[in-house]
Amino acid sequence: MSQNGVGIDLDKSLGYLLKRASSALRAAMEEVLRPLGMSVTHYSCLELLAQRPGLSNSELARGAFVTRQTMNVLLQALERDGYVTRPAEAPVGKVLPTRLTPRGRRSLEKATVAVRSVEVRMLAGMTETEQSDAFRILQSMIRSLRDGG
Amino acid sequence: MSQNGVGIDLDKSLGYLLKRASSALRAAMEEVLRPLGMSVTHYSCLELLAQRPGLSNSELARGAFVTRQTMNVLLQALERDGYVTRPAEAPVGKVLPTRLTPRGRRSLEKATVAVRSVEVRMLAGMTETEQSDAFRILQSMIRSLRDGG
DNA sequence: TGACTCATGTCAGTATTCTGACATAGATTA
DNA sequence: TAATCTATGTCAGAATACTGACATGAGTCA
Repeated sequence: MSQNGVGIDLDKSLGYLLKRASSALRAAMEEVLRPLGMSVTHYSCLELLAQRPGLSNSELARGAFVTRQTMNVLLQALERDGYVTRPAEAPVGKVLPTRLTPRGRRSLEKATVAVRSVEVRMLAGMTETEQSDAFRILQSMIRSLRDGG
Repeated sequence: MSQNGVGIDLDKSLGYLLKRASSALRAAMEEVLRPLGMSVTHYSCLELLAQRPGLSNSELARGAFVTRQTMNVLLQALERDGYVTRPAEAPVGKVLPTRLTPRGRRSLEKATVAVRSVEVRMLAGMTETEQSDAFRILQSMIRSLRDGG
């Protein structure tokens, strides 16, 4: 019943499985971030800034997998609420380097603990070898999809 | 600069890599489905129905990773345009079993060819062993996230 | 130098998805 | 049996993200 010669058998499709895994991860992250009043995109933005201070709006957008318009709206809110700062004028070009404020860093700390617990849970039951295999295979998938576009 | 003791190193995070892969896959699917005037959710709905005729609105929603309200809106449009049919009254309970029309099947055929090409591209460069490893590891991740919830 | 291309930040409007809510049908349980 | 719980289909409104568009600054190239 599941395979009739036509179509893609979803139960055997690696693409569908990838989507299932990603969906499960996102749901788990939303669950632990909700009590902190933070969305996944919100968290991603802060985490990116913690690791690479001075990232621009467009760079943050690409890192968080949203458009730069969407990230711009988020950054304006974060700036208004004192989580990040941006210079009034661009030091060079039009790029506005963004940085976390102490308040933003404090807010991120709690979120990081929550998200780390999710990642640890996801890795539970996987050997070191399986983890590095997963890393290598996922990178291969990304490369194939990007290059063949 | 990338790791300062605090936060999650995104370059080493399997969760972030999973998101990147899923995002790349979705973008590739959107690219090949756009010329057909079809969204990923739209395609997922038809593909699910091809494999499991009679699926209900709620079941389709879970299979396509959207809420049942969102799927309901899509189904009403698909029904209006003659791609699927639903009985006027539920045979049992409130569940309305949905089925593809010949028109829906024809529409799906083209989409399946397009999506299959993306999946083939994604699998390019992966050995049989790597594919089955990926399958097993992704299933392990899903299970861990679900059970520990 | 000047024309061209590309990337950025931002505003506005549109589209999509979600949350909240309700009535209803079947299953479960006291 | 009666009450309770769970799941479904659906409507309406809210939240979220996207597309389109514009001005501007930097790099490329003839």
